[in-house]
Amino acid sequence: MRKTLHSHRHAVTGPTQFVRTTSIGQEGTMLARPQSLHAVMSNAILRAVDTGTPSLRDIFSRQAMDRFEAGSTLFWEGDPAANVFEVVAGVFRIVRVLNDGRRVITGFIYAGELLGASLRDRYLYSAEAVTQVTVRRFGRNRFQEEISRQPELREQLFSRLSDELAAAQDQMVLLSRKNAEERVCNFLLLTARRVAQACPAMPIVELPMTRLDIADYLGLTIETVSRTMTKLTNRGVIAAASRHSVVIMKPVTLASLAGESYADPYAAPTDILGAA
Amino acid sequence: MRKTLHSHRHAVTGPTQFVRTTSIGQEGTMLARPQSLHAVMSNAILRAVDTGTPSLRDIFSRQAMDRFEAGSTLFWEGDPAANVFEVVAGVFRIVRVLNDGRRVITGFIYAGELLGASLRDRYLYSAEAVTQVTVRRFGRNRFQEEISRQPELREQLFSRLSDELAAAQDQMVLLSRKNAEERVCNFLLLTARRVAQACPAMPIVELPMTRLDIADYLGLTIETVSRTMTKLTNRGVIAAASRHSVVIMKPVTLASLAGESYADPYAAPTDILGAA
DNA sequence: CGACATGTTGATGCGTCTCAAACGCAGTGG
DNA sequence: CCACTGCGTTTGAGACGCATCAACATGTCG
Repeated sequence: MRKTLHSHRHAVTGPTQFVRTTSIGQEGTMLARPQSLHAVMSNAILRAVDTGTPSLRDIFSRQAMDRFEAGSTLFWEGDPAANVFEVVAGVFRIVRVLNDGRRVITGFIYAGELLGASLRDRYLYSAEAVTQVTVRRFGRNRFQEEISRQPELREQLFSRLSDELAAAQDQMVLLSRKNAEERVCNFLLLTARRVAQACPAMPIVELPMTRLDIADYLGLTIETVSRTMTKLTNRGVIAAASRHSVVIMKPVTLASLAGESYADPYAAPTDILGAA
Repeated sequence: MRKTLHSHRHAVTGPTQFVRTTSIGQEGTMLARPQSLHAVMSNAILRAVDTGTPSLRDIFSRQAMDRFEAGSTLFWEGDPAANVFEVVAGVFRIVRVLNDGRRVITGFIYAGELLGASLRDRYLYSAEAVTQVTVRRFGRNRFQEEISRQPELREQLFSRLSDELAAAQDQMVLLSRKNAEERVCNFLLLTARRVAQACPAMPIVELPMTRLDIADYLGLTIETVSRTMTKLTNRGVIAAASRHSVVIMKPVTLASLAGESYADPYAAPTDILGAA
């Protein structure tokens, strides 16, 4: 007999709807499809910002690319951590599930970011594709060797881990003390900054994930997420561009509603989205 | 006009009651008191588990020890991250504060653990002494040099960061989807495992922090924490040994009430406290 | 002893969850 | 072309867990 606060009404009931065609994250052969145009472009953009010093991305650049459909699982919580992945294109969700089925999404992983780089023996979470995704795989041992061999890479990996830790702390603050409106605003704001494909004046934010994903990320229900976004729309803070993208009409208002702490490591003060 | 869900009734109103005698975390001279017996013993115990390979603790072992009273702040959120600390004795709380005063404790740091090791330019949080504490300080640059020079230390630091990340994820799950009872049980269980000074049969858990600290850590109010613990006491799951320590009467029940996920990295299956 | 901080217990209110129904949209097949 | 279906989303009404407000108990320190 379990809680009343959060039921598992929306809980996953087992292995999700996708078909696990390859023994992902294990030894099995992985699909190596021809690179999609999107993937190639994404990668070109990513590489363009390199400064000349060796980058973490360089050690992935020779690896074959694997593509997976939306909904497929790259690896499961508890699996032996055999690989490190670089996301070339698409978005992943990081999922953890309680023993009675309650689902928590602890983060979303975008193109250019790493998956499974914390280098523990087993994955701490499942990684599921929100969209169609393209990844590069790197064996854990080889990855570790590269890291220990090249100080610059080590530096970068450290930096990423620190970023991840900082993000985790922010999320704890959000889940611990923020109300529904602040959570949703915070999510929209960070997502907008993250993809940063927006024009500064009136940014369009793509939200590839479902409301359920957002809810499980923000510690709310889909109904509350939906209601909150409707309220924000009615107040003119945001506007629905399509089902999976919104326009931020009042970035400053949104930021103040997000109720950020004083020292926000994600703040971009020069950007309009970073204005208080 | 701000939220109703969580007021800042218990919020800190400014620099806390302690007196900041030294410019902690900056360049100022730090207090170097004679080592307390407790501190020496703690350290001896910690060193005893070393295997002969160089340990992270070794590089701290030559540093002078600094002592601070309960309530004092080692460094503040947003301060330049000038130092890395090893906690020799006592307990710290990691504090973040929202712009309207709502307080969040993202973790507690016990003897033998590191503070400020994430190596970002600025501290992401304040570190406040819960009890009287003893620390060893290490300059950030020197620390970083040592790390990059010695592969074993690097390994250990990585491992600690990964542990911290894992703990952060667990906490996100807790804050996101667990009810008051599960939160409190989870906290008691992890604290019991952490200090592990308990006799397995009927472990006594020391809780040096106040109810407010616990509440701000668990995303609850002091009243709810108090009520929950009373309820657990009435059911015979725990018993109050003193105001700041409880006896776990039914470890198995407590563990099941904690509602842990399948793959719990903190589970200690061989220990009675780890039994499902 | 009084002043104060911390912790407990009780009564009430509010924000979000829960349950339920309807809507919009895409895909399918007649 | 349009019913039909399935899924994600929206909207509404009511329930419930925890926050809030308040009073009191306990412990500490002067």
